[in-house]
Amino acid sequence: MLRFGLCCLFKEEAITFRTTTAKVLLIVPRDRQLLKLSEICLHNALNLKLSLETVQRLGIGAFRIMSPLFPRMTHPEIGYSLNILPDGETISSILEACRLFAADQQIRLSFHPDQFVVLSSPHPAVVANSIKELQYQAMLAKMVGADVINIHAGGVYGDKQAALLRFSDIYNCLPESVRSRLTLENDDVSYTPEDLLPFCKEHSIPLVYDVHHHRCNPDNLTVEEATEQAGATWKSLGREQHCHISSPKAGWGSGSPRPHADFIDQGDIPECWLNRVMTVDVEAKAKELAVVKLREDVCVILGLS
DNA sequence: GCATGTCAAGTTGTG
DNA sequence: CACAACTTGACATGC
Repeated sequence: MLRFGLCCLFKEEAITFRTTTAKVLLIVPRDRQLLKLSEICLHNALNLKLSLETVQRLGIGAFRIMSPLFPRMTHPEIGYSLNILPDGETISSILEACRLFAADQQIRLSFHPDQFVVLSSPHPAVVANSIKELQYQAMLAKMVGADVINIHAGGVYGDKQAALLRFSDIYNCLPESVRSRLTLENDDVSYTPEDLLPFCKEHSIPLVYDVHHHRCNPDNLTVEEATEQAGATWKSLGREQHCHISSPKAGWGSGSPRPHADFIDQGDIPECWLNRVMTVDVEAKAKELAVVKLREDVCVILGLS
């Protein structure tokens, strides 16, 4: 059975996540920084719990947790750990409650570090920051029980194979908490499923197949072939496949198809997905409304409503 | 109060 | 060569 996932935020539900900036924190003393960060982390932990309860109520089966749940945690000057925050213990206990709730309700949790995490970069400082960020997300993933930390292969720098070789050197040195969760996703400008599949097989890294990116940045594989072959990278590890879907805001005609629409167009749902067991993250601006609608649409298509 | 510009970080493609 | 697109809002600032 398909399960659909919500990405990070809600449109109509009264759930918010707070953040702050290094610039503002740096003008106050350390104890004031930690106080403010503690309030924000506590707020975000409580709202993560509320998010999980809400997706459960809406029949949504997966949730992507926003990267800055604990804002600026790995910043070189602001960085902190939970145990030095005034409310650190409370925050930890709320994350533990999230883990138990998600496990009990079978809500699959994932992370998607943003574009600054680049393991294929030729710049050592970029890679070092990326590893720090991945360790932070692995810590969160462990606390809440998330099994996926999904990233892109990064830049090409004129030579994809050389870039992937740099990636694998770094990958082999990552801590187990990161390696056991790390997945690769085809992107919409550089790396296609065909580029990544041999690499994923060789290193036993699951491939998150983004069908919208594949349509924006196609290769010789059909959607059916890419779905099946990406699925094999999960199956060989005994894990449930994870995919992404979105629809182009401007349609498939003139103009860039890359920006995401509010909802998923029924015509964009691959038919071969309908009877698979897998998680599909819905990348749509209308957030939970789009996930609920897609789920209803698929139920109608399958005659289950 | 409300509108607006800013925010740690990378890479690519466009204007 | 500079800047927007990825994705995206929340928040600080200034009127």
